[in-house]
Amino acid sequence: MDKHSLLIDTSIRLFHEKGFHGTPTSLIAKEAGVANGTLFQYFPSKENLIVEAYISIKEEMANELKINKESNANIIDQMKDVFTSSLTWALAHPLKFDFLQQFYNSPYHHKLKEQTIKKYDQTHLDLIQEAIEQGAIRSLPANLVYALISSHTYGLYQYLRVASHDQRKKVIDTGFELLMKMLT
Amino acid sequence: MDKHSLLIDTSIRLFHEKGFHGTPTSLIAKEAGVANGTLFQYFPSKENLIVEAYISIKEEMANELKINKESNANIIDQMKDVFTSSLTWALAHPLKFDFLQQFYNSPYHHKLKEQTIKKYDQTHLDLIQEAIEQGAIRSLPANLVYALISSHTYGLYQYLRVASHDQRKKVIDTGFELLMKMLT
DNA sequence: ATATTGATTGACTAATCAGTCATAAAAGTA
DNA sequence: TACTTTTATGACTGATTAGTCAATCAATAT
Repeated sequence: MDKHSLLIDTSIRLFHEKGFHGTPTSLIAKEAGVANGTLFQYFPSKENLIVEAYISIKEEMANELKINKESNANIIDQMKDVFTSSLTWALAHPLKFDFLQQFYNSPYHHKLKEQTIKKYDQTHLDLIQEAIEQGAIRSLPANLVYALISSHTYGLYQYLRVASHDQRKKVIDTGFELLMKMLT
Repeated sequence: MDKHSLLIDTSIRLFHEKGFHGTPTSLIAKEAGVANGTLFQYFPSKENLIVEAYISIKEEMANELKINKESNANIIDQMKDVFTSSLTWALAHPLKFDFLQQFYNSPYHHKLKEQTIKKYDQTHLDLIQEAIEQGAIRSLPANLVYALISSHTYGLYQYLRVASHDQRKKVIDTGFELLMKMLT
Protein backbone atom coordinates (compact mmCIF):
# COMPACT_ATOMS: atom_id res chain seq x y z
CA MET A 1 0.00 0.00 0.00
CA ASP A 2 1.44 3.35 -1.00
CA LYS A 3 2.05 6.00 1.62
CA HIS A 4 -0.63 8.32 0.25
CA SER A 5 -3.41 5.77 0.77
CA LEU A 6 -1.87 4.58 4.00
CA LEU A 7 -1.93 8.09 5.44
CA ILE A 8 -5.53 8.61 4.34
CA ASP A 9 -6.70 5.32 5.85
CA THR A 10 -4.90 6.02 9.10
CA SER A 11 -6.39 9.52 9.17
CA ILE A 12 -9.94 8.24 8.70
CA ARG A 13 -9.53 5.86 11.61
CA LEU A 14 -8.00 8.45 13.92
CA PHE A 15 -10.34 11.28 12.94
CA HIS A 16 -13.24 8.99 13.77
CA GLU A 17 -11.74 8.10 17.13
CA LYS A 18 -10.56 11.53 18.22
CA GLY A 19 -12.10 14.11 15.90
CA PHE A 20 -10.32 16.30 13.37
CA HIS A 21 -8.58 18.72 15.69
CA GLY A 22 -8.20 16.07 18.36
CA THR A 23 -5.87 14.14 16.05
CA PRO A 24 -2.36 15.62 15.73
CA THR A 25 -0.60 15.14 12.41
CA SER A 26 2.30 13.70 14.39
CA LEU A 27 0.06 10.85 15.57
CA ILE A 28 -1.20 10.16 12.06
CA ALA A 29 2.39 9.92 10.83
CA LYS A 30 3.41 7.72 13.74
CA GLU A 31 0.51 5.26 13.33
CA ALA A 32 1.07 5.15 9.59
CA GLY A 33 4.71 4.27 10.28
CA VAL A 34 6.26 7.28 8.56
CA ALA A 35 8.10 10.31 9.83
CA ASN A 36 6.40 13.55 10.74
CA GLY A 37 7.74 15.45 7.79
CA THR A 38 6.78 12.75 5.28
CA LEU A 39 3.10 13.48 5.81
CA PHE A 40 3.67 17.01 4.58
CA GLN A 41 5.30 15.76 1.41
CA TYR A 42 2.07 14.02 0.47
CA PHE A 43 -0.33 16.65 1.80
CA PRO A 44 0.53 20.35 1.92
CA SER A 45 -1.56 20.90 5.04
CA LYS A 46 -3.73 19.09 7.55
CA GLU A 47 -6.85 20.65 6.07
CA ASN A 48 -5.88 19.32 2.67
CA LEU A 49 -5.47 15.85 4.17
CA ILE A 50 -8.95 16.00 5.68
CA VAL A 51 -10.54 17.07 2.40
CA GLU A 52 -8.57 14.47 0.44
CA ALA A 53 -9.76 11.78 2.86
CA TYR A 54 -13.35 12.84 2.21
CA ILE A 55 -12.92 12.89 -1.56
CA SER A 56 -11.20 9.49 -1.59
CA ILE A 57 -14.16 7.92 0.22
CA LYS A 58 -16.67 9.56 -2.13
CA GLU A 59 -14.67 8.30 -5.11
CA GLU A 60 -14.44 4.79 -3.70
CA MET A 61 -18.17 4.71 -3.05
CA ALA A 62 -19.01 6.11 -6.47
CA ASN A 63 -16.88 3.45 -8.15
CA GLU A 64 -18.49 0.62 -6.18
CA LEU A 65 -22.00 1.78 -7.00
CA LYS A 66 -21.30 2.37 -10.67
CA ILE A 67 -20.38 -1.26 -11.27
CA ASN A 68 -23.58 -2.58 -9.76
CA LYS A 69 -25.74 -0.10 -11.59
CA GLU A 70 -25.07 -0.78 -15.25
CA SER A 71 -26.73 -4.13 -15.80
CA ASN A 72 -30.44 -3.55 -15.14
CA ALA A 73 -32.89 -1.98 -17.53
CA ASN A 74 -35.95 -1.55 -15.31
CA ILE A 75 -35.59 1.74 -13.42
CA ILE A 76 -37.06 0.47 -10.16
CA ASP A 77 -34.59 -2.42 -10.24
CA GLN A 78 -31.81 0.09 -10.85
CA MET A 79 -32.93 2.09 -7.85
CA LYS A 80 -33.11 -1.02 -5.72
CA ASP A 81 -29.62 -1.92 -6.83
CA VAL A 82 -28.23 1.47 -5.87
CA PHE A 83 -30.11 1.39 -2.58
CA THR A 84 -28.93 -2.10 -1.68
CA SER A 85 -25.35 -1.44 -2.79
CA SER A 86 -25.18 1.78 -0.80
CA LEU A 87 -26.37 0.09 2.37
CA THR A 88 -24.16 -2.94 1.86
CA TRP A 89 -21.15 -0.74 1.27
CA ALA A 90 -21.93 1.41 4.32
CA LEU A 91 -22.30 -1.63 6.57
CA ALA A 92 -19.07 -3.11 5.21
CA HIS A 93 -17.18 0.17 5.76
CA PRO A 94 -18.79 1.77 8.82
CA LEU A 95 -15.67 3.77 9.65
CA LYS A 96 -15.67 5.40 6.23
CA PHE A 97 -19.42 5.93 6.19
CA ASP A 98 -19.31 7.53 9.63
CA PHE A 99 -16.44 9.71 8.49
CA LEU A 100 -18.64 11.08 5.71
CA GLN A 101 -21.25 12.11 8.27
CA GLN A 102 -18.59 13.60 10.51
CA PHE A 103 -17.17 15.58 7.62
CA TYR A 104 -20.58 16.64 6.39
CA ASN A 105 -21.41 18.05 9.83
CA SER A 106 -18.10 19.88 10.18
CA PRO A 107 -16.97 23.32 9.03
CA TYR A 108 -14.70 21.67 6.44
CA HIS A 109 -17.70 20.69 4.34
CA HIS A 110 -18.61 24.32 3.77
CA LYS A 111 -15.16 24.90 2.30
CA LEU A 112 -15.76 22.44 -0.54
CA LYS A 113 -16.63 23.89 -3.91
CA GLU A 114 -20.31 23.62 -4.84
CA GLN A 115 -19.14 21.71 -7.91
CA THR A 116 -17.33 19.05 -5.90
CA ILE A 117 -20.42 18.37 -3.80
CA LYS A 118 -22.73 18.17 -6.82
CA LYS A 119 -20.36 15.88 -8.71
CA TYR A 120 -21.21 12.87 -6.57
CA ASP A 121 -24.94 13.63 -6.31
CA GLN A 122 -25.61 14.14 -9.99
CA THR A 123 -25.81 10.49 -11.04
CA HIS A 124 -28.37 9.79 -8.33
CA LEU A 125 -30.36 12.91 -9.12
CA ASP A 126 -30.48 11.94 -12.79
CA LEU A 127 -31.77 8.49 -11.93
CA ILE A 128 -34.48 9.98 -9.70
CA GLN A 129 -35.44 12.50 -12.38
CA GLU A 130 -35.81 9.73 -14.91
CA ALA A 131 -37.91 7.65 -12.53
CA ILE A 132 -40.22 10.63 -12.01
CA GLU A 133 -40.52 11.27 -15.74
CA GLN A 134 -41.31 7.62 -16.39
CA GLY A 135 -44.01 7.82 -13.75
CA ALA A 136 -42.29 5.07 -11.75
CA ILE A 137 -42.34 7.24 -8.62
CA ARG A 138 -44.66 10.07 -7.73
CA SER A 139 -44.12 13.58 -9.01
CA LEU A 140 -42.17 15.50 -6.40
CA PRO A 141 -39.10 17.76 -6.62
CA ALA A 142 -36.12 15.52 -7.42
CA ASN A 143 -34.13 17.19 -4.64
CA LEU A 144 -36.80 16.30 -2.14
CA VAL A 145 -36.90 12.69 -3.27
CA TYR A 146 -33.11 12.55 -3.09
CA ALA A 147 -33.13 13.93 0.44
CA LEU A 148 -35.77 11.39 1.49
CA ILE A 149 -33.99 8.41 -0.06
CA SER A 150 -30.62 9.44 1.39
CA SER A 151 -32.00 9.87 4.87
CA HIS A 152 -34.02 6.67 4.62
CA THR A 153 -30.81 4.85 3.75
CA TYR A 154 -29.03 6.53 6.62
CA GLY A 155 -31.80 5.62 9.06
CA LEU A 156 -31.67 1.98 8.04
CA TYR A 157 -27.88 2.03 8.36
CA GLN A 158 -28.15 3.35 11.91
CA TYR A 159 -30.62 0.61 12.79
CA LEU A 160 -28.68 -2.20 11.11
CA ARG A 161 -25.36 -1.20 12.61
CA VAL A 162 -26.57 -2.28 16.04
CA ALA A 163 -29.14 -4.91 15.02
CA SER A 164 -28.18 -8.58 14.66
CA HIS A 165 -26.33 -9.33 11.45
CA ASP A 166 -28.32 -12.31 10.24
CA GLN A 167 -31.42 -10.25 9.56
CA ARG A 168 -29.64 -7.68 7.46
CA LYS A 169 -30.63 -8.91 4.03
CA LYS A 170 -34.27 -9.16 5.02
CA VAL A 171 -34.35 -5.73 6.66
CA ILE A 172 -32.73 -4.15 3.61
CA ASP A 173 -35.40 -5.69 1.38
CA THR A 174 -38.16 -4.53 3.71
CA GLY A 175 -36.51 -1.11 3.83
CA PHE A 176 -36.69 -0.78 0.07
CA GLU A 177 -40.32 -1.91 -0.03
CA LEU A 178 -41.17 0.73 2.58
CA LEU A 179 -39.33 3.35 0.56
CA MET A 180 -41.21 2.43 -2.62
CA LYS A 181 -44.54 2.34 -0.80
CA MET A 182 -43.83 5.94 0.16
CA LEU A 183 -42.67 7.11 -3.25
CA THR A 184 -45.26 5.49 -5.54
CA MET B 1 -29.47 36.22 30.50
CA ASP B 2 -27.26 34.51 33.04
CA LYS B 3 -23.64 33.79 32.23
CA HIS B 4 -24.16 30.03 32.16
CA SER B 5 -26.73 30.22 29.36
CA LEU B 6 -24.83 32.98 27.64
CA LEU B 7 -21.69 30.87 27.50
CA ILE B 8 -23.62 27.86 26.18
CA ASP B 9 -25.34 29.90 23.45
CA THR B 10 -22.07 31.48 22.40
CA SER B 11 -20.41 28.05 22.36
CA ILE B 12 -23.11 26.55 20.14
CA ARG B 13 -22.66 29.34 17.61
CA LEU B 14 -18.87 29.15 17.58
CA PHE B 15 -18.67 25.35 17.60
CA HIS B 16 -20.93 25.36 14.57
CA GLU B 17 -18.75 27.91 12.80
CA LYS B 18 -15.34 26.54 13.68
CA GLY B 19 -15.78 23.05 15.09
CA PHE B 20 -15.15 21.92 18.66
CA HIS B 21 -11.38 21.98 18.71
CA GLY B 22 -11.27 24.89 16.29
CA THR B 23 -12.90 27.08 18.90
CA PRO B 24 -10.60 28.20 21.73
CA THR B 25 -12.18 28.72 25.13
CA SER B 26 -10.62 32.18 25.11
CA LEU B 27 -12.74 33.11 22.08
CA ILE B 28 -15.92 31.77 23.67
CA ALA B 29 -15.24 33.89 26.75
CA LYS B 30 -14.42 36.95 24.67
CA GLU B 31 -17.55 36.71 22.50
CA ALA B 32 -19.70 36.07 25.56
CA GLY B 33 -18.22 39.21 27.09
CA VAL B 34 -16.66 37.56 30.13
CA ALA B 35 -13.10 36.96 31.20
CA ASN B 36 -11.18 33.85 30.32
CA GLY B 37 -11.18 32.52 33.86
CA THR B 38 -14.90 33.07 34.35
CA LEU B 39 -15.71 30.36 31.84
CA PHE B 40 -13.93 27.83 34.03
CA GLN B 41 -15.97 28.83 37.04
CA TYR B 42 -19.13 27.77 35.22
CA PHE B 43 -17.66 24.73 33.44
CA PRO B 44 -14.78 22.70 34.89
CA SER B 45 -13.41 21.89 31.44
CA LYS B 46 -14.01 22.50 27.77
CA GLU B 47 -15.30 18.97 27.33
CA ASN B 48 -17.83 19.56 30.07
CA LEU B 49 -18.98 22.72 28.30
CA ILE B 50 -19.50 20.82 25.05
CA VAL B 51 -21.54 18.09 26.74
CA GLU B 52 -23.58 20.65 28.70
CA ALA B 53 -24.35 22.50 25.47
CA TYR B 54 -25.66 19.25 23.97
CA ILE B 55 -27.78 18.42 27.00
CA SER B 56 -29.23 21.92 27.17
CA ILE B 57 -30.44 21.66 23.57
CA LYS B 58 -31.95 18.22 24.14
CA GLU B 59 -33.74 19.55 27.21
CA GLU B 60 -35.03 22.59 25.37
CA MET B 61 -36.32 20.44 22.53
CA ALA B 62 -37.92 17.92 24.87
CA ASN B 63 -39.76 20.72 26.69
CA GLU B 64 -41.08 22.28 23.47
CA LEU B 65 -42.37 18.96 22.16
CA LYS B 66 -43.98 17.93 25.43
CA ILE B 67 -46.29 20.96 25.43
CA ASN B 68 -47.60 20.30 21.94
CA LYS B 69 -48.14 16.62 22.59
CA GLU B 70 -50.58 16.48 25.47
CA SER B 71 -53.79 17.67 23.88
CA ASN B 72 -54.66 15.05 21.24
CA ALA B 73 -56.24 11.70 21.87
CA ASN B 74 -55.88 10.03 18.45
CA ILE B 75 -52.44 8.47 18.24
CA ILE B 76 -51.84 9.37 14.60
CA ASP B 77 -52.67 12.98 15.41
CA GLN B 78 -50.22 12.79 18.30
CA MET B 79 -47.54 11.50 15.97
CA LYS B 80 -48.29 14.19 13.44
CA ASP B 81 -48.03 16.77 16.20
CA VAL B 82 -44.62 15.50 17.33
CA PHE B 83 -43.43 15.28 13.73
CA THR B 84 -44.59 18.79 12.85
CA SER B 85 -43.31 20.30 16.08
CA SER B 86 -39.91 18.67 15.65
CA LEU B 87 -39.53 20.01 12.13
CA THR B 88 -40.82 23.44 13.05
CA TRP B 89 -38.46 23.63 15.97
CA ALA B 90 -35.52 22.46 13.88
CA LEU B 91 -36.22 25.03 11.17
CA ALA B 92 -36.60 27.77 13.77
CA HIS B 93 -33.32 26.79 15.47
CA PRO B 94 -31.08 25.50 12.69
CA LEU B 95 -27.91 26.32 14.61
CA LYS B 96 -28.99 24.18 17.54
CA PHE B 97 -30.32 21.38 15.35
CA ASP B 98 -27.09 21.30 13.36
CA PHE B 99 -25.14 21.27 16.61
CA LEU B 100 -26.95 18.09 17.62
CA GLN B 101 -25.84 16.41 14.40
CA GLN B 102 -22.31 17.69 14.84
CA PHE B 103 -22.21 16.37 18.39
CA TYR B 104 -23.80 13.08 17.43
CA ASN B 105 -21.11 12.50 14.80
CA SER B 106 -18.26 13.43 17.12
CA PRO B 107 -16.25 11.40 19.61
CA TYR B 108 -17.93 13.29 22.45
CA HIS B 109 -21.20 11.46 21.84
CA HIS B 110 -19.60 8.13 22.68
CA LYS B 111 -18.63 9.51 26.06
CA LEU B 112 -22.25 10.07 27.10
CA LYS B 113 -23.81 7.52 29.41
CA GLU B 114 -26.20 5.11 27.70
CA GLN B 115 -28.83 6.33 30.13
CA THR B 116 -28.49 9.96 29.08
CA ILE B 117 -28.99 9.06 25.43
CA LYS B 118 -32.01 6.86 26.12
CA LYS B 119 -33.62 9.48 28.35
CA TYR B 120 -34.59 11.70 25.43
CA ASP B 121 -35.61 8.83 23.11
CA GLN B 122 -37.89 7.01 25.50
CA THR B 123 -40.99 9.19 25.13
CA HIS B 124 -40.87 8.80 21.35
CA LEU B 125 -40.23 5.08 21.54
CA ASP B 126 -43.22 4.67 23.87
CA LEU B 127 -45.46 6.54 21.47
CA ILE B 128 -44.31 4.36 18.57
CA GLN B 129 -44.78 1.20 20.61
CA GLU B 130 -48.32 2.21 21.44
CA ALA B 131 -49.08 3.02 17.81
CA ILE B 132 -47.86 -0.44 16.82
CA GLU B 133 -49.93 -2.14 19.53
CA GLN B 134 -53.03 -0.23 18.48
CA GLY B 135 -52.41 -1.34 14.90
CA ALA B 136 -52.18 2.27 13.75
CA ILE B 137 -48.85 1.57 12.09
CA ARG B 138 -47.46 -1.68 10.77
CA SER B 139 -45.79 -4.21 13.01
CA LEU B 140 -42.05 -3.59 12.89
CA PRO B 141 -39.39 -3.30 15.61
CA ALA B 142 -40.03 -0.01 17.43
CA ASN B 143 -36.34 0.86 17.15
CA LEU B 144 -36.51 0.49 13.38
CA VAL B 145 -39.59 2.68 13.13
CA TYR B 146 -37.91 5.26 15.34
CA ALA B 147 -34.80 5.26 13.16
CA LEU B 148 -36.94 5.68 10.03
CA ILE B 149 -39.05 8.52 11.43
CA SER B 150 -35.99 10.34 12.79
CA SER B 151 -34.13 10.13 9.52
CA HIS B 152 -37.24 11.03 7.52
CA THR B 153 -37.56 14.16 9.66
CA TYR B 154 -33.89 14.91 9.18
CA GLY B 155 -34.16 14.47 5.41
CA LEU B 156 -37.09 16.86 5.21
CA TYR B 157 -35.19 19.35 7.37
CA GLN B 158 -32.23 19.24 5.00
CA TYR B 159 -34.52 19.85 2.04
CA LEU B 160 -36.54 22.62 3.67
CA ARG B 161 -33.50 24.45 4.96
CA VAL B 162 -32.57 25.40 1.40
CA ALA B 163 -36.03 25.34 -0.22
CA SER B 164 -38.18 28.47 -0.38
CA HIS B 165 -39.86 29.30 2.92
CA ASP B 166 -43.41 29.81 1.71
CA GLN B 167 -43.88 26.14 0.82
CA ARG B 168 -42.76 24.87 4.19
CA LYS B 169 -46.14 24.16 5.71
CA LYS B 170 -47.28 22.26 2.65
CA VAL B 171 -44.08 20.23 2.37
CA ILE B 172 -44.27 19.30 6.04
CA ASP B 173 -47.83 18.04 5.55
CA THR B 174 -46.82 16.11 2.46
CA GLY B 175 -43.83 14.76 4.36
CA PHE B 176 -46.06 13.35 7.07
CA GLU B 177 -48.43 11.81 4.55
CA LEU B 178 -45.48 10.11 2.86
CA LEU B 179 -44.26 8.85 6.22
CA MET B 180 -47.66 7.41 7.07
CA LYS B 181 -48.03 5.86 3.64
CA MET B 182 -44.81 4.02 4.40
CA LEU B 183 -45.70 2.98 7.94
CA THR B 184 -49.32 1.83 7.53
C1' DA C 1 -17.82 53.16 57.49
C1' DT C 2 -15.82 48.55 57.70
C1' DA C 3 -15.72 43.79 57.05
C1' DT C 4 -16.94 39.62 54.78
C1' DT C 5 -18.21 36.99 51.06
C1' DG C 6 -18.31 35.35 46.53
C1' DA C 7 -17.96 36.48 41.72
C1' DT C 8 -14.77 38.22 38.16
C1' DT C 9 -10.55 39.23 36.06
C1' DG C 10 -6.56 38.53 32.85
C1' DA C 11 -1.68 37.73 32.97
C1' DC C 12 0.69 33.61 33.13
C1' DT C 13 2.40 28.64 32.32
C1' DA C 14 3.24 24.20 30.80
C1' DA C 15 2.04 21.64 27.11
C1' DT C 16 0.82 20.83 22.42
C1' DC C 17 0.78 21.32 17.51
C1' DA C 18 1.26 22.46 12.37
C1' DG C 19 4.59 23.02 9.44
C1' DT C 20 9.93 23.69 8.15
C1' DC C 21 14.37 22.36 6.74
C1' DA C 22 19.01 20.68 6.78
C1' DT C 23 20.58 16.17 6.44
C1' DA C 24 20.51 11.38 5.19
C1' DA C 25 18.99 7.34 2.89
C1' DA C 26 17.33 5.09 -1.18
C1' DA C 27 16.59 4.60 -5.93
C1' DG C 28 17.81 5.43 -10.51
C1' DT C 29 21.32 6.07 -14.24
C1' DA C 30 25.54 5.70 -16.90
C1' DT D 1 31.44 2.22 -9.15
C1' DA D 2 30.35 7.14 -9.17
C1' DC D 3 27.08 10.49 -9.71
C1' DT D 4 22.35 12.46 -9.71
C1' DT D 5 17.66 12.64 -8.33
C1' DT D 6 14.03 11.49 -5.48
C1' DT D 7 12.14 10.40 -1.15
C1' DA D 8 12.31 10.17 3.85
C1' DT D 9 13.71 11.80 8.30
C1' DG D 10 13.02 13.97 12.90
C1' DA D 11 14.78 17.73 15.58
C1' DC D 12 13.27 22.23 15.73
C1' DT D 13 10.33 26.62 15.92
C1' DG D 14 6.88 29.99 16.37
C1' DA D 15 2.34 30.10 17.54
C1' DT D 16 -1.58 28.60 20.09
C1' DT D 17 -4.24 26.70 23.94
C1' DA D 18 -6.54 24.76 28.25
C1' DG D 19 -6.54 25.68 32.58
C1' DT D 20 -4.55 28.31 37.01
C1' DC D 21 -4.36 31.68 40.50
C1' DA D 22 -3.29 35.84 42.96
C1' DA D 23 -5.41 40.14 42.79
C1' DT D 24 -9.57 43.04 42.22
C1' DC D 25 -14.26 44.24 42.32
C1' DA D 26 -19.25 44.38 43.80
C1' DA D 27 -22.76 43.43 46.98
C1' DT D 28 -24.49 42.79 51.25
C1' DA D 29 -24.30 42.64 56.24
C1' DT D 30 -22.88 44.55 60.68
